[in-house]
Amino acid sequence: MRRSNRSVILTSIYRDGPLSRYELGHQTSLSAASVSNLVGELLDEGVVEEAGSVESDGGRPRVLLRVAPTFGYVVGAEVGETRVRVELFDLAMKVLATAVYPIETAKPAPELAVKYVLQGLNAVIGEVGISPGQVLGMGVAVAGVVEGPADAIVHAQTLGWDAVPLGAMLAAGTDIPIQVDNGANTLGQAEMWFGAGRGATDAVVALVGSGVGAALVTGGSSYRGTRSSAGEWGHTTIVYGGRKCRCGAEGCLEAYVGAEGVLERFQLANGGQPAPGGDEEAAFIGVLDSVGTSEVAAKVVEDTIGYLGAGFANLVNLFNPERIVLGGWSGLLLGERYLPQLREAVGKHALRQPYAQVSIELCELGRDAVAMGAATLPVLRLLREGGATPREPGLVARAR
Amino acid sequence: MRRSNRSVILTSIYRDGPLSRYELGHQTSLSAASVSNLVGELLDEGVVEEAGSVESDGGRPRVLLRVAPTFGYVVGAEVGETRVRVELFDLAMKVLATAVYPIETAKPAPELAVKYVLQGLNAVIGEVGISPGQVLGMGVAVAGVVEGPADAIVHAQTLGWDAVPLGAMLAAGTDIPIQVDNGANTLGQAEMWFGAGRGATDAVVALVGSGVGAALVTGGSSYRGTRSSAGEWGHTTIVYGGRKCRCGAEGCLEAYVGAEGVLERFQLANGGQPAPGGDEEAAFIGVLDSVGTSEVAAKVVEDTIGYLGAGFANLVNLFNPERIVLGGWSGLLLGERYLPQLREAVGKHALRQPYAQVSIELCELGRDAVAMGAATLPVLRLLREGGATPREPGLVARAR
DNA sequence: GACCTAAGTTCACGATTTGTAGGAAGTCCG
DNA sequence: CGGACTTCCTACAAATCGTGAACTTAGGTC
Repeated sequence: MRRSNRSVILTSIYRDGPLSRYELGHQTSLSAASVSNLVGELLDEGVVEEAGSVESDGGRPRVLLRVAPTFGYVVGAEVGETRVRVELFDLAMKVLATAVYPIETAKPAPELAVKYVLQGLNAVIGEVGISPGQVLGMGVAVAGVVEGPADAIVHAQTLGWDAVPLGAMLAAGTDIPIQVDNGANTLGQAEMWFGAGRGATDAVVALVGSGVGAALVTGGSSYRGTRSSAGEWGHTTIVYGGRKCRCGAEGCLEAYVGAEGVLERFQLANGGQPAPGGDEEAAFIGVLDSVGTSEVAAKVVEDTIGYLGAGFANLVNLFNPERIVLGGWSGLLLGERYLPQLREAVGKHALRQPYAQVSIELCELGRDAVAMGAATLPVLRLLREGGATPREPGLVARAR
Repeated sequence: MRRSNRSVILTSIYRDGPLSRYELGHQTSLSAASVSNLVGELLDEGVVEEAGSVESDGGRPRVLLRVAPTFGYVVGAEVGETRVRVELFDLAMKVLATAVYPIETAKPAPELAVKYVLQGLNAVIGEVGISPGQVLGMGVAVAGVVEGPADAIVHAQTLGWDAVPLGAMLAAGTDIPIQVDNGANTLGQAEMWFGAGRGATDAVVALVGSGVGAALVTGGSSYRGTRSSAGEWGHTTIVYGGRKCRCGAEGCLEAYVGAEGVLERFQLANGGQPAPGGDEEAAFIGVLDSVGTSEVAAKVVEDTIGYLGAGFANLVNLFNPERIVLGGWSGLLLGERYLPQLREAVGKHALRQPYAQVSIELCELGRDAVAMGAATLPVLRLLREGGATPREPGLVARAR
């Protein structure tokens, strides 16, 4: 009731930049009196602060309001295959401190990841010198399926994790509230709030890297399905009976447009000769750069765009989104060079009607946005709850 | 505010069968006092009525409440390629009258469809002898993309309609409120409320007939996308570079599992010899029945199940639904015979995690449920508005 | 310095929800 | 047959919350 309206106002102030009370009234269709009331409360609590004023032809100037960037802090962590990255942000999402821990082993034990995340949490808080009580929460992004927000059971093929209760494990080591989510979803969230997805309510953020995934955004919030494993776009069949995918099935999109799949296809077309380059990324760039000189490379890249276009078209036809945002490291490399061709390929496979309504863009935030997206999880909760639920400044991270 | 609570209570009563005030309090998490208040209002207005009582061990018996079936009536219309079907229901969704008008021409003019729908509306109301003012509204299902609920611009390839403002055209001929929606969506709605989808909140109702489509249900209500053309599952690419589809693209699912596509594939595999049988349906049944004797038929059907399984798997991976319901005339014919094989085929293409969480079922309502689903549109509005918005008994259908 | 415009605030009112207590409708047991 | 008991439903007062109208504040203009 009242909380709901607080939430609406706070969200409006946060999402639509500095606003005056007057504009707030219009945006939220609440009466000026209510706005004044609730804003007064939020000001008293310190969540919101005044930020200059704007002349308004002739009359009293409007006082602008914004969410106080230092009202609280949020932490975002990314648990990837090769590293754990922890970042501290203020509420304006400015990075204040970063801690990175490389992971050398191929299939790291969950305990190691937990240790690094907690260590990083301690480190970034210590570096900036804020009190733990000021940290509203920590979001943790992990490359796998995350079941339910309760214990956050994680299934991650690439990490070798099966039913790891990551949320519970982390919560046991700190008093700071923990939220765990899929990395694709958090990156999607970051792009929707601060990147190429701004303003859209129905969108898909497609991530093409070594693997392929997507975050589905419906009605402004990300869609998770029954048990939060929605968005596995990479393992939709696009060539029935086609190439074997690492998921075990045949003809998955990932086997054709994921970087690994592209390099394998190149090697196959190149008479068994792999693409030169130290790591996967170098090799992928090598293929892209040799398009002008190598017919094999040209064909492989052209096909990749075709497959990707068909994959996008499937999203367009099924979801009728207003925007599709392409990200992921190899997706961006492709998109930077071939966006027009990609759009054309989508048009070839999509229905005219929904195709005319979708715009296809590139991610604007870098790869590190995964952690930032994770950090938006506690922010989202702050907005949803319409302000802070006070928390005793407790334990940052228990020694393990 | 109050209306919202009325809506919650009314919806609960409608969806969860006869309920006592006591149970309502629990379900809606409203106080007993509020429930009593609002139920009193609803009883006074006649939307809700008492329906017997149930002993409650020892104490005062609970009085059951239900939505009064004769509080109002709703009409559902189906505009198909070969017929216009109009049905009148009471609020318990019992059919009270039916009117069917065959369409002989291949691409009927929109005006003809409008004429039949209005004529049917008149006919069913006249047959039962109720006052037009008692009709809460008419839902119209049409085989095509319906844009926006305002004017309801219809794009229907199969009917040859391009940007037909069907909603506005119908509204001009009657004072009864009109709602237009896609036929796949309305059938999906019917199955979700009264058929195989009962109880599920995230589901997909897949329709396989001559063409192929799907209704996506997310969080209990059907998902429409930016401009209500979501759910075009039939035109997702499943065989990259494969068979030409009537939509113009290549390798669409519809070209493989739609009845038309199946028959074409049979003819191709049969050395150009088409399947015997007068119309499409007879021919399709013919193919199914000859599986035991004809190797060609066996292969075609087996492949069809495979393609359909992959198409289902795509839905499973992307949406993580809790249920998939297969309907449509040819889909049902296939499903009745090969549901276990289909489930197995889905398992081959889907990820283990989401596959384990989905159940695959057959539609329980017949093909005529399209009109019934359309009739749920006004019911849905009644529930959303928490009761009746009184309307002067006006014009049923103006002469044209 | 008076007047004008527009923004923000205060206050009383109406609408609603919610505890709480009491009434109603049965069963059970002597 | 009737009192005690259980359970469901409702009436009343108290508290909460949003809204409209009047009022105050802040700056510009002549």
